[in-house]
Amino acid sequence: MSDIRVLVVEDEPIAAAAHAAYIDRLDGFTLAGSAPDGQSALRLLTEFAAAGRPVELVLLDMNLPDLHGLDIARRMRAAGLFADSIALTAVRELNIVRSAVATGVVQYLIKPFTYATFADKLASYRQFRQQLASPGTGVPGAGASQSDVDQAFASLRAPSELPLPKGLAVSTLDSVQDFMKLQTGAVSASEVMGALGMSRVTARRYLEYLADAGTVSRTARYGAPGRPENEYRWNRPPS
Amino acid sequence: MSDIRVLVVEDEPIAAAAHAAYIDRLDGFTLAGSAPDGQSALRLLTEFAAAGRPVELVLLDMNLPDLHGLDIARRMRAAGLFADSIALTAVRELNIVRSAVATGVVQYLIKPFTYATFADKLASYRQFRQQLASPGTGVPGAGASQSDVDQAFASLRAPSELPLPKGLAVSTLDSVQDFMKLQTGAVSASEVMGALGMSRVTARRYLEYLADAGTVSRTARYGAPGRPENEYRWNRPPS
DNA sequence: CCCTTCCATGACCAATATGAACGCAACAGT
DNA sequence: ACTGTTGCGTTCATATTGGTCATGGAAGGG
Repeated sequence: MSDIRVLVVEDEPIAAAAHAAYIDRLDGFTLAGSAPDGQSALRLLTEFAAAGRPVELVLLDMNLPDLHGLDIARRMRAAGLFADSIALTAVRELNIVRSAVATGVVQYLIKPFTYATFADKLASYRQFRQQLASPGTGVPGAGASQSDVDQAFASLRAPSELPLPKGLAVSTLDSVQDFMKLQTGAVSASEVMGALGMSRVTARRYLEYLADAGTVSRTARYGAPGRPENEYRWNRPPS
Repeated sequence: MSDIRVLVVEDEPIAAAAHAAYIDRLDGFTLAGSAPDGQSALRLLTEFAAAGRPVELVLLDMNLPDLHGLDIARRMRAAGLFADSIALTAVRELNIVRSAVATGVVQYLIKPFTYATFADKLASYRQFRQQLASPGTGVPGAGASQSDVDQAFASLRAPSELPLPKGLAVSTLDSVQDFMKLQTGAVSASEVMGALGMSRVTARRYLEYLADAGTVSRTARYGAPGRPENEYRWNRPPS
């Protein structure tokens, strides 16, 4: 099977380049193009389709200068473009998730995400495609059975089981991330300890992991007696 | 949460009546209307939306006298109608499945299907909605985390019906479910072990299955030395 | 009556938050 | 400038649970 042709729609040049580089590193995917706003995205999609080499998957940022990501998805459908989309967004509102699903978004990635998360979601999608390409145990020539379809859907929405470094637990990491997202300013490890009811060592270990992953930034806090305290700040994605 | 308003689109009168009867029998769903072809389906959807009581879910037959189901879905998007759809079809072609997913079909039912299959798919969808309505384990007010979204997508996945995973028995699962429903707060695997007189391994296995299925939520309990203990909480449907 | 299949169990190893102890860097006096 | 104080960073052993594997017993089919 040939590679899945992907279009990156992202207004931040740095993020767009990063996503494009990610795509290149993944087996089974080919970068078809890149668009900084909704209008050019739709134009590119139409051109590729007209050229007989349609884009099959769109990495769709929700916050764009001219159109909302949902609008782009809607116009794609209206124009008869049947590309799947994966939403990349900082918007955490769940009602948007639902609308996105209704317009054919197959995956939903909340920024900032690690490369591992990104690769995992794309791998799920590729597996979904493979399931549809070669139905498994059914009678030959009978088409797809209900269980074939179920299995394909299952691989599409399978929860990610990403390997985390030794000593870290997924649920704890979620707690820390949720707390950090709430904070507008910077917080210290001790404050996380107090707020989440965990020990200082644990809080600091997870904050340190998030800092290494680039999810939070780390600075030193001076002015008080004692060793300078590290403070951590959630990296709010642009716009 | 009020019931989910459902529109049945089906040209066969007998099948349409059967589906409508199914909907009535299910908790959490209300029949909003029924349409025998694509044009009237779109008209009904528009009317309901204009009346401020939009249809939230469409049971969409693919083979209709005037329009194909995919066309209906496409026109719905073009008209700005954000109802989810479940495809009901005898068409077994997998490429149609993919196009259906791209246009926002959340489930795909191949005719003929049993009432159990039908109920299972709708229950999955209801759970998906519920997950989005009340993000579970995070800090209150934190919005959705990636894992919240993942879990919601996972509920949309198929497999609660046929393949109860190897090693699980229905009777034991019922016992655990009954016990969990009675608990107001969170319980640990050890507490379930003591209360039901089963081994810790067994209790944990069933709780874990319920957590994966989204029926119970799982959080970690901090504060004491030792590995953190998982506690499980029954997800009460917000009636 | 025997054989197969399936599930609960107990025992083992692995995993992970905690508390204490130690070290380090900046502030504040002398 | 030097030294003491202070508070956090860092490391390590410990406690306690999670996860897995092979075993035993019960239920069902031949």
